[in-house]
Amino acid sequence: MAGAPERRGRDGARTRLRIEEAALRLFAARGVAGTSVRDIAEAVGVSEGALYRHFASKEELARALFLDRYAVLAQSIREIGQIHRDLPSRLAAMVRLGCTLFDEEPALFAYLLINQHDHLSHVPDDPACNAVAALAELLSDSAADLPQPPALAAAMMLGLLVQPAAFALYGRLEGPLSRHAPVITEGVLRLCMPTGIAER
Amino acid sequence: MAGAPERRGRDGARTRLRIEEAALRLFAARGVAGTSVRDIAEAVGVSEGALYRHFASKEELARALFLDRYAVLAQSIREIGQIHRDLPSRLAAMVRLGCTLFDEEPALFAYLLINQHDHLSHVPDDPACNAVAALAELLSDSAADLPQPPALAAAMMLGLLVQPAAFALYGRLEGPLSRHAPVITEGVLRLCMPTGIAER
DNA sequence: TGTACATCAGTGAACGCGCGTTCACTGATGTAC
DNA sequence: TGTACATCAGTGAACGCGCGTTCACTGATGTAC
Repeated sequence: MAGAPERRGRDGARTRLRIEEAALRLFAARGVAGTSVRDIAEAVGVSEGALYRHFASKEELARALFLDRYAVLAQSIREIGQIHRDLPSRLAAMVRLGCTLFDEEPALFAYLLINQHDHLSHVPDDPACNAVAALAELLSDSAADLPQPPALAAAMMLGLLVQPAAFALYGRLEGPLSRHAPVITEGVLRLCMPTGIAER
Repeated sequence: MAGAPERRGRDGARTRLRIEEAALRLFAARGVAGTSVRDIAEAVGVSEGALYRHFASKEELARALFLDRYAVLAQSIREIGQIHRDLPSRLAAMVRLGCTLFDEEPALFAYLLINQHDHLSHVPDDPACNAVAALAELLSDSAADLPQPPALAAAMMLGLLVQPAAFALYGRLEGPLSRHAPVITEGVLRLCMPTGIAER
């Protein structure tokens, strides 16, 4: 029985993580409005007052959760830009990233997807913490080669990925999203082809 | 001064419409949770109790609003299927429909977009009242010719349209969405091309 | 046409419940000397 | 090492406010005879 003794609930950083986990799970399952502070406290196994040692308010908790996770996602996208230099590899990696996130962290993906509209206006337009800005950055090297204006290209490519995810969330699309990654990737690549192709 | 005298607030059907309009506008602007029954009643110029003559609850109001408008949208999509027979014309019309809706009824579009996750599970999978089912129906004639599985194709095409709309909503994309309709349409058509093109 | 009644749309005040939040307090841990 | 103090994480009970909802009531409109 080596190691530190169990410091029953006195480890603040750890408690904060447990609050975030429980909140994310509950928010994703029932929505923010449908989840009370009592629900979260109960899920964590802590009093309601304890939550306020870590977050100023329920809203701040929901926002911090979104901003933190969104920034992590943005970082993952930036890493793609460092690993892959050509646009097709970058986009394929981007699609894989999205699909994997959906499959492996469904609550997180659902939370980001569903609550984006409550928080996006509070996300700085900075690739370091904004996934959409990071995607734009990923495309920027090749912007001159894309047949669409950059912002529109980013939107369309993101839509190609996010909407299938939404379909999967509602059972309109079966199985793990990764199963569809190759087809989605091909769709994204089709958007990148030079103009004139569609007219043939 | 001909015509019926002003029946000050005694026309139930008309009041119901005014409630729906005000609720849609407020829900779109501040969210459902951010809009109280008092807010709606005040905007309509009616007492709170009066709302309950027309809707059983605030939640029923929000749901009826979504289901009704979503069904109207589904009908518009079905009309496209009756007017246009070939897939490219249908898809181009679909994109125009979406862009026009966004530009001309921004509150409605925003409400449907933002609150879809609260209501989609209550929409029957019927093209008569479900816009996504109607889109699937629109593609079904040509499903054999599409390079993607039908549900995935529908998701991707919808994403190509909806995500630019979301970008426009957040100011990431300028001007009326209709301005981008041609590029979006071209993107949708690229998805329809036979396989092998992207590999060239 | 007049009368009696039913129904309908709306009022406005009140209710009460669930919710986010607060707060005095406890006990453990960290730190200075 | 022991002592005194500060800080930190957590308790649990209470608060009070805003909210959705209810309800007795009013007066207008529709209907039967």
